[in-house]
Amino acid sequence: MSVSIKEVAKLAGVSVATVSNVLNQTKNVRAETKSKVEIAVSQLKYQINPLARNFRKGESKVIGFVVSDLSNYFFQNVAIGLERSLSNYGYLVALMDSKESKTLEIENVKNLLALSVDGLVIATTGEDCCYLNLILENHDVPVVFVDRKPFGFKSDMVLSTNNEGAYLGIKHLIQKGHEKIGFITSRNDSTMGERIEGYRQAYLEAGLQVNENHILTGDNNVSISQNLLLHGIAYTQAKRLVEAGEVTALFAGNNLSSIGVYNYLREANIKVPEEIAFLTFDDSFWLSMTTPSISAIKQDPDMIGSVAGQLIYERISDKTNEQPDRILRIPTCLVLRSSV
Amino acid sequence: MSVSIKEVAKLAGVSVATVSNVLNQTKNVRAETKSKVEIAVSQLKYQINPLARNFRKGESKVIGFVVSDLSNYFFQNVAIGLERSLSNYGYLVALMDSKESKTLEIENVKNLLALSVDGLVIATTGEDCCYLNLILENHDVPVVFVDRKPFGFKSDMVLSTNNEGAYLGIKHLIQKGHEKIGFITSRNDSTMGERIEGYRQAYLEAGLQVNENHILTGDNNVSISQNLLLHGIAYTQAKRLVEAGEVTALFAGNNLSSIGVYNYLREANIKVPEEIAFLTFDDSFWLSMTTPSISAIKQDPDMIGSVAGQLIYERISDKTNEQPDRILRIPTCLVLRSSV
DNA sequence: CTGAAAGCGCTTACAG
DNA sequence: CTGAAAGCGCTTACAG
Repeated sequence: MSVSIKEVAKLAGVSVATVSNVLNQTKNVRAETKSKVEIAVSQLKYQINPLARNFRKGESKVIGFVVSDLSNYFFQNVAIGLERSLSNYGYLVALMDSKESKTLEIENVKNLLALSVDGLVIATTGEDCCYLNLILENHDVPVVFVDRKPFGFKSDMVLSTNNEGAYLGIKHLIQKGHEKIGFITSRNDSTMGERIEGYRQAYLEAGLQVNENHILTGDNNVSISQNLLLHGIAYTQAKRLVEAGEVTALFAGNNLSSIGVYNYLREANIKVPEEIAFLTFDDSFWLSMTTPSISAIKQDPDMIGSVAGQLIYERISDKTNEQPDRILRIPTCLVLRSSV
Repeated sequence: MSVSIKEVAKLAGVSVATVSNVLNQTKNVRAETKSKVEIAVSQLKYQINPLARNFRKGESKVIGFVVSDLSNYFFQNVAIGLERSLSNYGYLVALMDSKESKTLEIENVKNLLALSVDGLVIATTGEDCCYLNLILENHDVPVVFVDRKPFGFKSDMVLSTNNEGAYLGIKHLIQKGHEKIGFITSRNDSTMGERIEGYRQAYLEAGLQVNENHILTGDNNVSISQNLLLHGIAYTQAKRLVEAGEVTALFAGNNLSSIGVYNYLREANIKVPEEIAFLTFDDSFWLSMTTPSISAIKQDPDMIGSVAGQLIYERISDKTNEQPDRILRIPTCLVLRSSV
């Protein structure tokens, strides 16, 4: 239906090889020949057939982004950064939502491979990613992990400075006079491990003893953001800690937990920050619209996505690249509002 | 590097045509022959080369989703529904963010076409979509519009029941005794036109006279959700209306406006709903976390996305389908909280 | 600097 | 029911 390179060659009176060479600037072509080709191209309104080229070059120009939970705004912003960065290089990003299900995640990776993506960016649902070794065995497809650190599979990763961020937040709470700070999170993975490490460091530095009962992690049986029970496990944890009079401040380990904690504080009519101070990891616009507005450790998901895009592009462009796997950390910072 | 259909044919002792036929179930193959092929396939761990197949069949199995503003959670949820629906049919969805820029939108469509998508779902930045006629001239690529109604280009659309939703909300306000309701929106397009129409209908039905000064639309010079000035035009509009003592209730025409209106009410320390009642079009989880929680006309962006996926799939599967363009409406409903 | 030709891995009339 | 063969539209050694 559409015009092919052959017809361009015929009209221009040259070979298809020459047409291809001017189109792709793969070889030097005499100016005169070149212009003949260009005229033919524009006369015929020729457009290269990307399907044929992809086939020939063995690439699809699409990168798959497998997201643990697409209804979580954190990952949505990662997607935004990823798309912007990759579109610079002429790549499309195809989204796959795993809805916090490992089974679906594996399914998604398989489907992406079956449609032959050139690379994979994964925010994994669970940390065990052994399955990838088998699935990727016969595929030369680079992988970059974002936000969550996998085990059982080697690849580049882009993560937040979880440790430093939490350290910063806890340190601030301590400076405000808090010595009993509850750390509440709905997950229990290496990311949370890093944040808890930051908590410990701040305590250590201040010469305070960590009370292990103040660190409450979830069971990893997480529901997706969209279906979030507004109370959930973080709600219960906050309630327990506060009612027992155990703490003077609450630190939510991630954005989902912050919702549960906030809802408890609000429903229990607790004065924030007077009675209980509140700080959360992961910023969002709604934190400035609550009463009181909520202070947060701000991550940069957009940057995480765009850096992941660069990494995957590097790996694709330079397949011989034998450089070891990298872990890149994207800075976090403290955004102060009224809850601390 | 990987094994091809030829090698399978050789090992099975049949022709490549036969292998292809059992793989795709395109023809009846004798059971015995079939099993020979299947054994060879599994022995060689053969996997079809999707690039070759796509090339041969003239399809890419990817649908482009061009989003006016990917940082707006409304469209993120459309993307979720779209991905789920299309992945059922074996299609990938590639995201492109237009950041409310028409130029970027056109760029995105071109890039998508240059990478040869099989279909286009568009949430357009501006209503004038004439440019598509030219760009799509030589492409047999079906288009479905979501959320915003274009002009200058004919295609299927999936929209919310804007008129009915606004009608429902305004009617509720009127029942609560409000007769002077401000309609505030940061945009001025056909979607807002439909919502304003609902406003008028509710007034008409109640035998009330519409005061045109109470309907304040934006200049369409919208910034993206992410960069949202928390005050913005809706903030100013709300302030004007309330300070003039013009209204007893405020209706925000979309989610971006609701942020501006809410921020004004909060900063001005206005008691909601006692002094001013507040209702917004478009629901979100944060509306239940403010004080007071905010009532909303709930749309179903996920459904909009998934229906759009079905429509585009239909158009792709049945190219001869000469059925006229459809406008599908997804229902909205009233979610009551404390602000009315 | 240019061209003739092979070939990427499939699918699909066509013939038998 | 099966196979031989053409061909999709490119890119890329290779030869000149």
